[in-house]
Amino acid sequence: MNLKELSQKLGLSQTTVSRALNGYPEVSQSTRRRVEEAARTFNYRPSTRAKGLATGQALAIGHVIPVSSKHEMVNPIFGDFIAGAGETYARHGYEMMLTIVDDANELQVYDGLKSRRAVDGVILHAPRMDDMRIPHLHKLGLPFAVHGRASGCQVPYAWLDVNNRRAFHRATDFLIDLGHTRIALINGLEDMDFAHRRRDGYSTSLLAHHIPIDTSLMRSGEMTEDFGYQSTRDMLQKADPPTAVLASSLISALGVRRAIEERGLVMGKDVSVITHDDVLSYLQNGSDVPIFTATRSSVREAGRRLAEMLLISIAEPDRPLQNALLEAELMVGSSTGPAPRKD
Amino acid sequence: MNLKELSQKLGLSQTTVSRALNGYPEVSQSTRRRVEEAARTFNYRPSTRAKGLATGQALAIGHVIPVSSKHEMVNPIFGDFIAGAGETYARHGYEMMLTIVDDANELQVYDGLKSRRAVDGVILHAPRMDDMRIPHLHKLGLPFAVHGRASGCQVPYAWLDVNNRRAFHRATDFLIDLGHTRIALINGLEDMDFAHRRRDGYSTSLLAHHIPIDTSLMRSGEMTEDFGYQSTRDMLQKADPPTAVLASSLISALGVRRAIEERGLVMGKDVSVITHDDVLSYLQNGSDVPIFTATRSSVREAGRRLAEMLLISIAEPDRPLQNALLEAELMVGSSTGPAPRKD
DNA sequence: ATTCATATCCAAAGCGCTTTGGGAAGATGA
DNA sequence: TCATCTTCCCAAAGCGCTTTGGATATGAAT
Repeated sequence: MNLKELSQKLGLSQTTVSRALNGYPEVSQSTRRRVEEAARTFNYRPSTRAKGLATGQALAIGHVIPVSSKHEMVNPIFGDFIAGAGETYARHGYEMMLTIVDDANELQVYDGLKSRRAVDGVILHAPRMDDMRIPHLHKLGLPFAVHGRASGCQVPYAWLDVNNRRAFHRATDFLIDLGHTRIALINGLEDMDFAHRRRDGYSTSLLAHHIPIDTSLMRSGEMTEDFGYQSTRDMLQKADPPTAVLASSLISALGVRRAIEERGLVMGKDVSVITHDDVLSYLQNGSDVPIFTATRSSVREAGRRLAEMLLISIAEPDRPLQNALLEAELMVGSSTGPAPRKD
Repeated sequence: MNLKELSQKLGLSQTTVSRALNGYPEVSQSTRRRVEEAARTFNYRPSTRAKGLATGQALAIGHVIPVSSKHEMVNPIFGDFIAGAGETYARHGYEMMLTIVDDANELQVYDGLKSRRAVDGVILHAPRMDDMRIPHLHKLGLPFAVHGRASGCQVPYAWLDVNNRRAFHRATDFLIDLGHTRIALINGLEDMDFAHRRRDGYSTSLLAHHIPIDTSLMRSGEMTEDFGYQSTRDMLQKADPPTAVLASSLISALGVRRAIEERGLVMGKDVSVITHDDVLSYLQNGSDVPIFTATRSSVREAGRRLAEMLLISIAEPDRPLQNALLEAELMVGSSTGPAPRKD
């Protein structure tokens, strides 16, 4: 069923039917109702492609998911972020177009999306420091919004980020207040912008409390369970092991816990753990009482809001670029406690 | 840059340029090269929408991701599956269109995709038993392929599935051979088809070895870490606790391990654990030696292959529907060992 | 020299929609 | 009663591509 057939069935012109369905005023109430009714019974929906061609819009937003060529790794927060963004798109009649790409040729993908006019804008995931993608998209003239930020990036851009620095600053403060001085940081990959900010928050807190920074207590890598486990195991074997661990993701925190317990230690007593928690749907931090003390910020909510921001900037291109800094809440669970006595 | 402009620049008709770029024979080698060259320098790529409108194809595949309305849960295997499917699409010049939807109104989404002519076909995720979506899509006439199967479904359909029944049958056999008789099953949600098949494999093995089936050793729910933990903790508190646990996902297996260790028991000695492992990129089962003994089947590979199958059935509609049954490999890790003596 | 394939190219129609620029009633006011 | 607005509708152009149905030239075959 297409517009032509529908309008013939109604004995109206395509113009009128189109206008009736799109809420234009040049149609009487009675015919509008008649058209809407017919559209429903014949299950008519305008072809997205034809509509897009006629209006010059794609009514679609692109998400380009980089898969690290080294590790073949898909970011686990991705599913929940997408779920949030998808809600927003559905509400506004947009489609979501996904591209999976080896991070080596991500830039070409953007060129392709632009030149094929496949999307009205894109969401940028997992920004690195000085991310080249941002100036590239800027130059391309394709509207975009970034989930996170890229330090050192000169051009302006719309973004939404968690206040990673403050979150990790507070978490470190919290551990120091509990008497910990040997605090390990198990971070994400070094070139990710968020990892850099988290480390910054951590170091700043240590320095403010005159605690020397020990680089042997800092690790960074892909945030897998095994990475958390290996890193913690190594550090616990040291002569002067950490009494607290700050982890960048719940998944690696699970590995941290494993290493602690394997050594016969008790988490929250012998070793305290704080993790960042993205509130992923399949990885809840305990059911009622949180297991891990955590800095918490929902990535799904981030998806909802960032998508909203992008749609606004597409609808009103002259509006100044928006950004949002979400504060993570510090939820105290049972994985933290006072630093053990040194005897 | 569009076709019209490009052909003017070349002093050729749109027809010729289009044909040159699409590999039709009615173009001389020399002009074809000239056209290709120009297309490259002017960065011309045909508009997907216009092309789709002209050819009647969408050049896009839909993935409808149901989000359980109760649990707001996004299936964690989804990211890796998509990554696999995306590779295939990229190779064939297709786009991937994602829709996130509350599982209550999933059927309408398919109607919408069809009537808006937004996709050429869809991939069906997470089939339930007697899944209504399959006859619905069949009636709609929208090509589709199912990741998994739906027992009791009458209409024919293309699918790719892991041999869940055999995998869990073998895993149970393996445990029984080690001397275990009290074997728990921590399964996925009851109405998921795969959960049913896994339970079937498990029960069949027990029965074949004349081991009575104890329903108090069987749990099913969303496969979270916490679910694995809670279930195992409960069962270990029983008078006659299990000496082995079969888990449906690596995530819940992590919870199983936590419950075991919390009780001061040793996994692989006091309690054996086997899990199914979807080989998710962010949840590797150990780095060199697998931690968990596992039935293993890559969900990313499944994505690649199922996408391939769908594209074929779209390209050749008359071909009989394909299906593929992947065998999971049983990888022995350190989480299994002989059943402890009863003294 | 004439005929007929063959190799190259082109004009124009059509895909399903939106939107511009009217046009024909009916309502309104003088 | 007549001119003037509104109100409501329509024909046709255009979005950027593919594809049909020729047209023209070239060379081989007669």
